[in-house]
Amino acid sequence: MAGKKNHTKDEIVSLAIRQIKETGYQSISLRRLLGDLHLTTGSFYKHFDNKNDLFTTISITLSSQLSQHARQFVLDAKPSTPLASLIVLGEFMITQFQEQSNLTEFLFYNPSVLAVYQSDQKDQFPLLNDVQALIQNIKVTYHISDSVDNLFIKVWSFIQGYGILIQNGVAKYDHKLLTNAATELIGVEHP
Amino acid sequence: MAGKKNHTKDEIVSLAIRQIKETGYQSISLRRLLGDLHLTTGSFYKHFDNKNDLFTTISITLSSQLSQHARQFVLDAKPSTPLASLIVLGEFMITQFQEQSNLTEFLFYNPSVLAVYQSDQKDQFPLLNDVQALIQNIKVTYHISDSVDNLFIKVWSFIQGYGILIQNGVAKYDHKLLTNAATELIGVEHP
DNA sequence: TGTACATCAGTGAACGCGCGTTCACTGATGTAC
DNA sequence: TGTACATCAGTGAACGCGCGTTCACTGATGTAC
Repeated sequence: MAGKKNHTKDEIVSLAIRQIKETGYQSISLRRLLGDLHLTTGSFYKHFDNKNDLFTTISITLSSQLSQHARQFVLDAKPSTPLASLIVLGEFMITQFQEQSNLTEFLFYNPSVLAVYQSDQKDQFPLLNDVQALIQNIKVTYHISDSVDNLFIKVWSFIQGYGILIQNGVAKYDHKLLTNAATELIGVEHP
Repeated sequence: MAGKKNHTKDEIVSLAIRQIKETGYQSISLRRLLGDLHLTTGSFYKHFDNKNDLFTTISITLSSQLSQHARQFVLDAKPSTPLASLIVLGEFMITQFQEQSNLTEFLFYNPSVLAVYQSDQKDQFPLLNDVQALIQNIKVTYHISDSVDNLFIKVWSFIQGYGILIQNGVAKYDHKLLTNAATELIGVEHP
């Protein structure tokens, strides 16, 4: 019955995620969160050390969900080349920034998560590993001389920055622009 | 004596900027801010409508300062081509993200400022206009077919994203990488 | 089968704190006559 | 020159609120004998 044992803990996590999605992580209040589950704040501390512990737990859950969605999205698009895969993945990320701005903000910028980022638990962020692997694949396929690290930084910088511009209403999503930018940064003509 | 009339207001603004620089805008407290100036919170409301009004005022001051610094930085570098100017400007921005992360975070992401961004007061952000003008110059000089808007979005996305990766400790500043990316996104070989 | 005990999620009240904002009032300064 | 008045930055106390965290206690459940 390991599934039932942490029933409450799971409920706290999933409601917190729903509330972050709706109003942003800055506005999460333990009182309101627990109250909505008809629990008192005291019981929260039977499941988590503190609020930061909850946020760390959530970030691990979210990053796993995100990478699963990303993989599925790429599979569904049936891209025919590694570069096409990368572009589809970029499209997915931009869509996330646009439609789940509170979740992506939490996942990429909240302090509890940034600590995980910089620690040795980088494998908690499988999406980044996927992108790295994809870029390695591209490098080999097209005989790119740039290092994987440099390619990754260039591509990821653009995607993240573009996502932010869209999120802030400065730019609109333009598939051609994304394709051009990715192709240019990688240094291959799009087949 | 228009200069002396708003002495206190100016002091509030400049101390607030200093405190944002040190601890981030999220931690600005009117009580502490006014207390540090040996004033009571009541007097604050003789100069500002509310906290949001202060933040908007600060953002206008900061964006004007930032664009002045940027212009000076580009002038000092004595770039010989429009593309070189853009790269120097990019370098300046990355440096800002790195060394003034609290200020850039405030200026690019705090809600009070985002309202200004999206309003018709875009000229409050002279830096963005400078970049637009520079890109227009590049487009004409090198006969680029891409639109100014698209070039701007590609370049600015990359710069902002790269700045964030550096800020988060995911990447280190690499001048060559910046130059390569800018050149590739614009679509010109660096002379 | 029945009893004593341990476990532990959940309670509910309190602690101590900080927040933005309001408001009647003070007192120095400048203006009008 | 002297007096009455208006202006207005600054005071200080209060309002009403929400926050994360702690802790002695409850009571249902499972376990051991």
